[in-house]
Amino acid sequence: MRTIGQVAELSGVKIETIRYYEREGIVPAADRSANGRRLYDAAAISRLRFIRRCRDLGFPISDVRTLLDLSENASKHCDDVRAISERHLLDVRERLSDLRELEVALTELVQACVDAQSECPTLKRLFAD
Amino acid sequence: MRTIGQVAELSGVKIETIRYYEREGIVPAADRSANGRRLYDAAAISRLRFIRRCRDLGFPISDVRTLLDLSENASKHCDDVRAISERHLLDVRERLSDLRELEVALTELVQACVDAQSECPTLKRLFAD
DNA sequence: GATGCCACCTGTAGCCACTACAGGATCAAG
DNA sequence: CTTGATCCTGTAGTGGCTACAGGTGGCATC
Repeated sequence: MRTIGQVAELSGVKIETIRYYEREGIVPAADRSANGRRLYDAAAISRLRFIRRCRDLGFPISDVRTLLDLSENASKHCDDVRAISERHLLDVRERLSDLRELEVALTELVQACVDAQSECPTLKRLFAD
Repeated sequence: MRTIGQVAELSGVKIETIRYYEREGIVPAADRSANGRRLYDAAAISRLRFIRRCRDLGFPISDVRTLLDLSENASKHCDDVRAISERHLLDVRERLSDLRELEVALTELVQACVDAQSECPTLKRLFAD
């Protein structure tokens, strides 16, 4: 059994975040030592690492909850997992395309400024009717 | 002079958001009619439209404040505007590259699930040591 | 035994940029 | 005169943490 500090190290989830996950019921409450400190077993550490990976992949916490539920389940409904991942992937692709448009617009704006002779074209354009 | 509802329509900034901007001092307090309702002139509408465009381009409010200050200034420091835009553009490109990596990882994950025969490979992978 | 330091504890507030009420006042049209 | 749209203020909620205040417990050192 590990302390919260060790678990933070091992899972890559910060101490405060681990306590936050417990408070929010995203992970079950940890066991406690005689003096009230949290203690974690291997399964708890795996769970936190799983959450960190999901978060790194941009899954919202609500999805993480569902994925954790599915993973508890013996049958591990692969279809459900895939559906969640696919929906998230679509979301990521949408954000990508938004961001690409943004990049084009900003690049253009900055370029206009570089070429500027007189009044700042960026401000001018942003203020246009 | 227009009412807040008309201005929301014209500028594309929602009524609540306009009030929020005023509360936060992002825009100056609007004039008021005899019965206490906000009234806006053309300049106020331009300012709100400017803010909306900046926000659409992903500039944080702190940048918008600075850009508004610069635009008030007669000399309209083009260099400063460009510097802010360039920094923001770098930020956008960084997010783009993060998101692209994410897309690759997610696509791979989902594909593994499609090809799966037995245990859900997505869950398996996310739970791996 | 005192001191210092570290890791841990709880509880609360702050972050960003809104958004969503609740509860009330006033306006314009029929 | 009534209806419904629009406006007002003030406060709380969103997501997902992060930071801080103020305290406890345990161990090593002097």
